[in-house]
Amino acid sequence: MNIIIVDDHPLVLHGLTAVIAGQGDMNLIGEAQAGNEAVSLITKSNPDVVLLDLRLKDMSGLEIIRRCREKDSACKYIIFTASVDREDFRRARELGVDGYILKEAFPEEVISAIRLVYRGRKYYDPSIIDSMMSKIENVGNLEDKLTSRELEVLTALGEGLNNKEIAKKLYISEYTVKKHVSQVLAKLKFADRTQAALYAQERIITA
Amino acid sequence: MNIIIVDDHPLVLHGLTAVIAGQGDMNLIGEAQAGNEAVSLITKSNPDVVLLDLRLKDMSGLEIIRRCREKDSACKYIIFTASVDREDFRRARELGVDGYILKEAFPEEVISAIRLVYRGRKYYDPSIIDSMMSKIENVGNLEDKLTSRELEVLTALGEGLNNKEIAKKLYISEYTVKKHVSQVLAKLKFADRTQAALYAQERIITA
DNA sequence: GACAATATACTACTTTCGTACCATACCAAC
DNA sequence: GTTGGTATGGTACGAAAGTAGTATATTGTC
Repeated sequence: MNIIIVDDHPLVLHGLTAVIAGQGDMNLIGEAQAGNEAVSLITKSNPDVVLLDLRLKDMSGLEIIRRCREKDSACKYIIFTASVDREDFRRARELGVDGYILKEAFPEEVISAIRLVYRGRKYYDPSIIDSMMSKIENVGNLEDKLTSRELEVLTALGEGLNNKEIAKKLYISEYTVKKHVSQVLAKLKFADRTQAALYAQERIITA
Repeated sequence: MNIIIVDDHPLVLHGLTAVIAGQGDMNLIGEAQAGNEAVSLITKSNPDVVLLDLRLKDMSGLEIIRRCREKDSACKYIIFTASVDREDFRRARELGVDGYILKEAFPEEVISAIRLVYRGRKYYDPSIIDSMMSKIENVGNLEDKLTSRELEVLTALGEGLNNKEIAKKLYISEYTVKKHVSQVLAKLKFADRTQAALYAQERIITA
């Protein structure tokens, strides 16, 4: 398994090198501290896995991936960054990166991630998920508080539908929808549909 | 590392047993197919890691954890289930489980997860994150489309605030808030604040 | 059968939201 | 110094949203 590391912090570079050196199945074939350097290194040396930081001096880590993908698509990319920013993570995922590890991770976590990704799986740091959830306080067991119809309405709210659209979807009048919405807001103590919708998006079954 | 498995599907039990048996550092010390059985097994035999299904015949996996925690709190728990249901995952995370793996995972993923959890880290199946995000289509780079003030307003929308509250928060009049909200909706092509709020919750920086 | 809970539909009313148009002030670019 | 973009505050108005109250049908329980 041939690995390349791209990071502009010498300390990080050093730490990763040491961790990877201890693994029998991993072979560090190159390092880069800047974007341009990284692109030419990756396209030349054909690595299996590349670990890269998001923010470099001349180019973002995602930009490096975009450029290298034009030439070789088999290589796996893992973002190794300090950013728990949701938007950063989203963009990386959208580009199809195979892993996303925070710099606060333990060495064994990095090693696990590299192995998993190399074998075609993905790995996202659990801390990211933690930071993405745990925002809205729990209201209790929904099924206990809401009737099944009210739950359907709440789900529709979470899809961003207005009353007319919900009425159409559930084959009932808009008046009835209003009634249900009022009930939901009262039971869960929300001020308006927007708060209910946000709650629903976090809590309700999507699949 | 002493491990216990709780699952009412014989096949799953069998598969996990085989996978764990191949690992030098893991020792399977017990299995259970029902909740009550599991609770007494766990409290007696003092395992390091317990893998359990969410749905059993007599008791939920989470209920097992609750009962066992009263006696021994050091043990680590990993949910091993077929459910990608958001609500299931949320409840498990809220109870503080250390891992959540889907049954479609590869053996090496399960092994990785057990090792990571044993060492005090967490592990959530990446597929869950995938299913939780990929819902709302991307609108483009927000920073490019919205002004900084509009971004602030959008963020506030994502917190479920109404116009009056946003005005107070940003020290501007409600009229100006309306103006910004209108602009945001127009630029991102949303029908109303609820859709914008849902988008914001998925996309915007929270920390 | 009586009773409670639910789902439905409607009226009436208030509040909030969203848009259109207007106006001022600031700042940076050309 | 004029032009364009942004932030601000305001008026006016129509469309949604939300609440309160009334009414009917259905369902399940005691």
